[in-house]
Amino acid sequence: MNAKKDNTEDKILDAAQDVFIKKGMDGARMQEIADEAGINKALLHYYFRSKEKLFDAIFGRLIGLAFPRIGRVLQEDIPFVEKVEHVVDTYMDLLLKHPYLPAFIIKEMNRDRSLFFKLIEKYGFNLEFLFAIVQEAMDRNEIVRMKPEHLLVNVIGLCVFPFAVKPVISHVAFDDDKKATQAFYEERRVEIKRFVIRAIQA
Amino acid sequence: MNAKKDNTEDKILDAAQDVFIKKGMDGARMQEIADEAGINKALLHYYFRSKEKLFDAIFGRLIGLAFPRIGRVLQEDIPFVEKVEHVVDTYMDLLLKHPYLPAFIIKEMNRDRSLFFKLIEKYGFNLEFLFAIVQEAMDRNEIVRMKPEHLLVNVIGLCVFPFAVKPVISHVAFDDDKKATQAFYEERRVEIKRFVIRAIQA
DNA sequence: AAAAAGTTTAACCAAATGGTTAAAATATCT
DNA sequence: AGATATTTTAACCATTTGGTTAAACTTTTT
Repeated sequence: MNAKKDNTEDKILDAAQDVFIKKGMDGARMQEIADEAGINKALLHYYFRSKEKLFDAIFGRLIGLAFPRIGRVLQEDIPFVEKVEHVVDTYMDLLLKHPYLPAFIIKEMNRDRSLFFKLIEKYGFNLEFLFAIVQEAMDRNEIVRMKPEHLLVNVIGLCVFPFAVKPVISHVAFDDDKKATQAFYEERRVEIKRFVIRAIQA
Repeated sequence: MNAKKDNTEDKILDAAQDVFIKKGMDGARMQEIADEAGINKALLHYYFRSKEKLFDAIFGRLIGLAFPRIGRVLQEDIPFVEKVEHVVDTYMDLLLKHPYLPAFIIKEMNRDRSLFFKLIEKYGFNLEFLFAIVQEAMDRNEIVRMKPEHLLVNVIGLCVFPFAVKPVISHVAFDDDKKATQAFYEERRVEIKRFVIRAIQA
């Protein structure tokens, strides 16, 4: 029935995602998105009335990707350290698959906070629940005492930061050698776990 | 002699910095910069021939700020752990004073890598020297063994990341409470030190 | 004081850009 | 097949935007 429609809409979404990720909302051009999708500008506006609406669709999509559910893992009845390992794995899997996400989200969240806030509200991560789990682990003397906010930011930061600054790392540390850079990013999975566990183990 | 000239040029640079930081190269408008500087567009082009040239001036300025010299500290004859503390202090001082730097630089380095690379070349940080110091500390069994690249990225990331994603942290964790947010960022100085030292101490 | 150099302004311009329109082509329904 | 709804296109439009021009005003030099 609407095989063609879906097809065109998907082509548009894919093209828009590519362009928006590369250029950001401000740098992206509707013409470029149309070209990349193999259609013309009017058709673009037929499917998505405005650049803003199209961008919102893409941004929503990517935000959905970027905030994985870590609730499940944390509820399991396993040592806290294993939970941390699991969270790191979840994030590293995601980031190795979508290395452009951090820079894109940082860029756009600073451009239009209200849109960003509106989008993440849907994924309402329950911080209290998360912090309670950290608290329990501290009370059980599994890990050293520290504010859960800092632990969370540290773990996420250790995973995400290197992707946000990939150009510097790749250029300065590995002379733009793709293989070496890739190896570094894959190493980080185990490296981060070791680092965090040493830092928090009681 | 040229007090007025310097004055206008400075006004332009300050205004341009504000606008570029808030909107980025793509989002910034020459008219807005002119307005913010209290002059008109033609005068802007009289001082800086093009938007690109003006942006380059600002970007260069900010890159200069963002890559502090940490060589001095590392050369001192103090325990490695103290060197790390010193580096963290240096970065946190900088970031608390210029919290917008990380997001801005991440945005622009991803927009135009070649410009970014050209600019950082001037500050040619000597990675080999830096890594050698880490290696020595490991050989002296002051710290656990790990690739210096990871240690460097970890320490910088722990400092920089929270500033790059300040909108999320402020909104999600502190409900946009400015005081609480500020307190969190100030706490991180000691928090990061404790975290890193526990992670690397032999 | 007159010339020269530097500074500032208002008006203007061409190109780019997001968006519209109306008609043609294609698919769907009866 | 014919009417109807959907999809696609080319041509067009208004606005925004970076940048220019030519003239006026100030400051410095001689």
